[in-house]
Amino acid sequence: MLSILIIDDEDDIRNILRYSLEKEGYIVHEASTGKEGLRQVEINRPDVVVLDVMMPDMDGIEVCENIRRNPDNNDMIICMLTARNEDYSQIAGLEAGADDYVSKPVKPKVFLSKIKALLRRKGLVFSLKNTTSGLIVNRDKYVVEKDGEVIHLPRKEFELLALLASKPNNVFERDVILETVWGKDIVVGDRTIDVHVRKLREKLGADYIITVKGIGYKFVDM
Amino acid sequence: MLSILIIDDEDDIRNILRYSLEKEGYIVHEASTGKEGLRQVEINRPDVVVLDVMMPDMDGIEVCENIRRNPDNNDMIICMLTARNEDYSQIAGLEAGADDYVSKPVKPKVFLSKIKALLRRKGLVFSLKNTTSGLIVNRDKYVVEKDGEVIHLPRKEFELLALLASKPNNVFERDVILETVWGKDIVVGDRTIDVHVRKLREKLGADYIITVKGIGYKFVDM
DNA sequence: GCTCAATGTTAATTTAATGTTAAGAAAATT
DNA sequence: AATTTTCTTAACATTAAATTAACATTGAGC
Repeated sequence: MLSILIIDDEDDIRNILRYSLEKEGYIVHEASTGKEGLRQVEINRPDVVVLDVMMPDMDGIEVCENIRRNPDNNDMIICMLTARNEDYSQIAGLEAGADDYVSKPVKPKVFLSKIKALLRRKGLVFSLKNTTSGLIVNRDKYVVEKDGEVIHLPRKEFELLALLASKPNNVFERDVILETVWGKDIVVGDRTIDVHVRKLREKLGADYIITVKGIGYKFVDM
Repeated sequence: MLSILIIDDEDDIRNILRYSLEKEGYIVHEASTGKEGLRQVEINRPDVVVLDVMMPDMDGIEVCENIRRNPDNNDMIICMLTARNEDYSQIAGLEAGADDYVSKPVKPKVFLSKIKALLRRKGLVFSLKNTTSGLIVNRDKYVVEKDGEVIHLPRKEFELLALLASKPNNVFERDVILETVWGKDIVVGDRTIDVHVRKLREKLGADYIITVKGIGYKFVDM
C-alpha cells in the first residue's frame, strides 16, 4: 500500500489532502512542522512526501534538501505546495530535489492527478495491496501474489483484477469495466467479461470477485 | 427538474447527448459556440454544463473560467468533453474549475452515469445518507448499511429504497416510483411495487417504509 | 361495524443476467 | 513459420431476480 506524508503547518490543508488521498486508498501520515516531518520520513518511509514551502519553523526547501541528503530517500517522491505564482520557490524547490509542485489553493482533483502521474512515472502506481485479503496486485511485475505464491495473469485478466481491486468492495459497472480494461470504443461480446471473471476466480481460488447482478462486479476485501 | 446545457460546436455530439439526456427526463439546452453558451448560462441557469474543450470561437477552458468567475455559478456542475488521451486538457480543465471530464467518443451510457454521479456528489439527487435512522444507502458499494451490518439488495429493491430514502418523510406516488425505478414506458402489474416493498421491509427489519394508502410510500426518518 | 378498493402476502412462474465450456481466432513467442 | 498463449465467441446451462396471480387483509368513508 502506498503511503504519503503531508508536511504542512495548516490544519485545513492537511485535512483536505488527507481526505482526498484516503478516499483513493492511500495511507496518510501528517506532520505540522518541518522537523516533525523529517522525523516521520525516517520512521514511516513514505512513498510520497507532500511538502509546504512556507512553514514557520523550517523552510520547505530546507526540508526537501534534508530529505535528499540521505541517498536512501532517492526514490521518495517529493511534491511541493507553493503559494500561487511563486515562481521563485517553484524553481528553488525543483532545484532542491522536488519532483513536482502544486500551487495553492490546492484543488483535490488536480492534486490527485499530479500525485498519480508522479507515481506512474516512478512505476509505483497500483502496486496495491489488499491487506486483509492477502492479495497483492503488483503492477511492476505484472503479477499477483497470494500468500507469497506468485500467480501470473494474462493482460486482460490482470487489468480486470487490478481495476476491481483498486477499490475493494466497490461495484464496477460492466460499462465502466469495458471502458477501462478493453478501451473506449472496442466492442466485444456479452460474455467476454464473464469469461475473464471466471478465469480469475479459477486462479485466485477464493471468492474474491462477487457478482452484483444487473450492475457489475466487485472485489471483496473481508 | 434538472436542466443541462450542452456547449459544443458539433451538431452530432449535441444530438446524441440531447437524446440520451432527454430520455432520462432532463431538460436540455444547447449552444454551438462558447459565446452563446455563456449567454445561456446566465439565461437558463442550468444545473449542469457539458462543455467541449475544442471549439472554434472560444476554448472550453476559457468558457469554464468565465463561468466560474461569477460566484453565483459556484454550484453549477461543469463537465468537460475532451478528445481521447488529452491529458493536458483534462488537467487544465479541472484546474479551470471543471468537476469532471468525459473523453470522446462519448458513450451515452458512460456519459449518463458520470452526470448522475456528479449530481449525486453535489447532493442534487439522492443524498443517500439517512443519518438519524442509521441507514446508509451506499451506491458505490451497492449495498445498504444498517448499524454497520451490510445488506445486499437486488437492483430494483435497491433503486426503490434509494429513491424513497432520497427524500425522507416525502411521499412518493406510485406513478412516480414506477417511472423512476422501472422506467417511463415499462408496464408492470399492480402488485409489483408492493412485492418489492415487502421484501425491503423484510430485509430492513424495522418499519422504515410506510404506506400512504391511495397515494404511495414514504421512507420515514425518525 | 360494513363495504370495497387499495394494499399485503405468498408461492409459482417467467425473464434476464450471468456462468460454463470448448472451439477457434488473434496475438505473442520461439 | 510453427507453436504456444491469450482472447473472443457462441451455444447452452444455471441462477438470481422480477413478475404474476390468487387470495388475504386492511382501513377510509359510508
